[in-house]
Order: sequence, then C-alpha cells, then structure tokens
Amino acid sequence: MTDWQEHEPIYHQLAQLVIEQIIRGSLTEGEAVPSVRQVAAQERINPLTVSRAYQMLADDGLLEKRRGVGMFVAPGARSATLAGERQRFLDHEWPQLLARIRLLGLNLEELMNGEAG
Amino acid sequence: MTDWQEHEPIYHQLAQLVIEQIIRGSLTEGEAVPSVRQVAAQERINPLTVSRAYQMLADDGLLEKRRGVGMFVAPGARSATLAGERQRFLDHEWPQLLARIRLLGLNLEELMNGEAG
Amino acid sequence: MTDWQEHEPIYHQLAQLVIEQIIRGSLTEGEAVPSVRQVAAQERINPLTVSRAYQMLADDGLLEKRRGVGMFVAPGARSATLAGERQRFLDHEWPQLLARIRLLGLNLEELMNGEAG
Amino acid sequence: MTDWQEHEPIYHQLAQLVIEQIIRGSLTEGEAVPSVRQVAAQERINPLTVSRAYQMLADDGLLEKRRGVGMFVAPGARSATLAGERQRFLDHEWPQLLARIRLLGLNLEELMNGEAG
DNA sequence: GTGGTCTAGACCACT
DNA sequence: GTGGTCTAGACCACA
Repeated sequence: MTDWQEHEPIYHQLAQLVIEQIIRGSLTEGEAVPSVRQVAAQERINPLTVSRAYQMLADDGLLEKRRGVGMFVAPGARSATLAGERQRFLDHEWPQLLARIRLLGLNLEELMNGEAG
Repeated sequence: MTDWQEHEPIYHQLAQLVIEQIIRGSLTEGEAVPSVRQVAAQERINPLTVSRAYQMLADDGLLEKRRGVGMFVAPGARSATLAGERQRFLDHEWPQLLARIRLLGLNLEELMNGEAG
Repeated sequence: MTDWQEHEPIYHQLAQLVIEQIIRGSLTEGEAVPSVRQVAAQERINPLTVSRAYQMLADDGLLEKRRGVGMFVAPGARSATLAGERQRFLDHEWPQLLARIRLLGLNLEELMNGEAG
Repeated sequence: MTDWQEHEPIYHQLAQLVIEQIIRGSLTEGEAVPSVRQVAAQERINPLTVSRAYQMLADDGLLEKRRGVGMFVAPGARSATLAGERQRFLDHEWPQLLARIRLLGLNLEELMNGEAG
C-alpha cells in the first residue's frame, strides 16, 4: 500500500508510478499491467480511481487495451515516455526551477549536500 | 496579467510572486504593496483571491496591515523569507526533484550550467 | 430531457451535443456552458457523467475552465471543431461508408429519398 | 490480421466481414466458411469470439451448421443479406449520417463523386 | 456558487 | 476473468 500525497489526485500519482516503473524497466514493453481490480484491492482504493489512471496512460499511448483481456505496456512506451518526460522537464519545469534556485542563492554544493543523508 | 498554473491555487501562486519580489528587492521593507483592488483589476481575478494571498503573507509576518491605509512589507521580511524559503525548498521540494532528475538520466551539473538538452 | 442512445456512453453523447451546439451557433464562443449540476438536474443524470463530458471537451480545447466560476466555450472553438470534425469524417468515416454504400448497390436517388418523409 | 475498431464488439465486426464477403461473392452459397480455429489463429482472437460471430449469422439463417463438418453459407443467403442490410442501412444508419453531413456543411453529391475535401 | 475527487456498489459487454 | 459505465452521495478547494 502506497501512501498517497495529500494534495495531488491519487489517479495522477498512480499514473506517475506506472510511468516510473516503465522507465525503470520493472514494467517491460508488452507486459501486462496488474488489473484494475488487483491494484484497487492491493492499494485499498476504488477501482474507478485506478481505472482513471490507466485510462490516462492509454490515452497517451503508453498502455494498450486488449478487450476482455487486460491492459499492456505498449511497444515503444519506454523510449516515448522517457523522451516525453525529459522534454517536459527541460522545457517547463527546469527553467522555473533554476530561476528559483538562483533567487534563493543556492549553489551546486548545497544542493548535493542532501543526498548524503 | 500573469498566466496562472493549472493545478495550484491562484492565491498561493500570487503569494509566491510577492515573496519573490521581496527577495529580489523589487518590494523593499516598509514599502506598500499594491492594493487588493488594484491587483484584482490588473490580474483580472477575484478581489477575495488577492485578499487571501495577502492574508497568508500577513499571517507569516511578511506583511503588515495598517488599518485604513494598506499593507506594507514588514521590517525584517526579506531575510526571514529568504531563510524560510531556502529551508522549505531544500527539505521538501529538492529531494523529490533530485530523484526525478536521476530517473530521467539527467546530469545535475550540466543542468545548472545550462548545458542540458 | 434528452433520450439517450442505448449503446453509446452518455458522456460521449453529451459531448457530441455540445459540439453540435457550438457548430450550430446556439453556444457562442466565450459564452458560459450550463453548469455541471444544472445539466445533471435537467437531464436527470449523475453530475459525474456530465463532468466527464465537459472534461473531454476541455481536454480538446473546446471548453475553458475558470476555476470557481465555471466553464466557457473557448475562443476559436467553432472553427476548430468544424475543421476537426470535417477532417475526421472525410478521412475516417466517409471512405468506409462509401465502400459500404457501393457494396449495397445504393445510388444517390435512393439515399435522398428518405429526406422527404 | 484485421485491425478492429475500438468501440464495436469484435464478434460484430467479424460477422459484418462475413456478410460483406457473401454480398461481394467471395463467399458463395454452399461454400464452407473458414473454421473457427482457423480464423481465431489467423486473426489472433479468442475462438469464442469467432464462434459467437458465426452463431449470430447462423441465427439469422445466413450460415448452416453441419455437425462434425463445419459451417456453410446457406442457400439464398446472398439476396436475403443484401435486402436486409439495405433496409437496415437506409432506416437506421443513413438518417443520422445525413444529418451529420448537413451539420458539417458537406455536399452529398460531391461526396458521392469523391470530389470532397 | 463552481468544478474535482473519491467511495461503495451495481450492472454490462467482451473474451 | 477483463475493463467500462452509471449512480448516489460525501467532501474538498476555489472564487
């Protein structure tokens, strides 16, 4: 059972988890994703919430539905995801972040400090 | 007119803007912040939303209300803000971001130097 | 109260209705769309079902959300919709349809007959 | 391997394919239709799905079962099918399609002549 | 007032 | 077994 962030929709966090698993390789292309009911039971959340997450991923072409069978990681999902996420990060998140880091007067050393702990 | 982020409350984003201005020095201690009505008109948002943002800042001791006159940047606001923001950033936001950067296979040093992409 | 088709999701039919109203001009750009609750009450369906329809339209850029206020027909929605629907029809639906019409040996006259009744 | 439409049951689409073949004459009356297993393997779908399609056609009198042998196109199937399909198309599908064509501002004559776009 | 999220539970179609 | 749809109802954040 994952512990969900308070202020972000569960279905969104769940989708993100799947994306991470695809990137990390713990879900490989062509592999079946755990069923909606299975995830719902395991995470103790409503099937509809799981369904929404999977639906989002299917809309983005990361998952493939086979009717009456289940949902599968789409071929090419890993590279597509990785490229897409990188793009989004570099274009939208990082510029704002960098401005913020500079505003706060933080440098590389201070930022690296945390990782030792 | 700022363009607001989709998934974060406007009042929160607005407060953040004021904080940045204080840190940057474009709002100096003792200076009056623009009136609720003024901001509301300029940004085309509800006055209540502006009010809420200012209230938050007042609660944190960054703004001072002077009845019938307006709101002013509190003395000591800049250093307090800067310290607080740095703390919050390093403790809560940065760890997640670093994990994300690693997951995407990006190099932090290059990112900091603007060499990425 | 609309009478819904049996075999197509209500939220999908509802979205289609809104699209038709935009094309037809009974919903003009910038105009507020009836609220989720309002439609739900009027059509005697669940608010969530209405919400899904509106969400689809917002995702396609046909509706604009203003938080805490409501949803509005996006600027440029009419021409975008019309162009998009035409494209989709000509590219995907019509070729199959034409093949079918020819297979059944139907001609223009037979097809026009129905419209008199 | 056919690529199936998203929102219509595969068994229904499969039955439609057989009907088209009968009308087109690529399946003649008295001829055996390919076995359930054969189709299932070729189309990579569940044998039950194929079976269901064939069953529907048999129920409509378009196919005949001969136990232990296979299924065959029934005598009189072609004319019966053609008449039935025309009826169904003109009565149920075409009126909606025509309304849609009108809504999109398309010209039926041009469409029939392939001049559209 | 607005839309968004989540739940519990029912029912359906497809394979 | 699979996912999809819908309902009734609760609660929340935003404006």
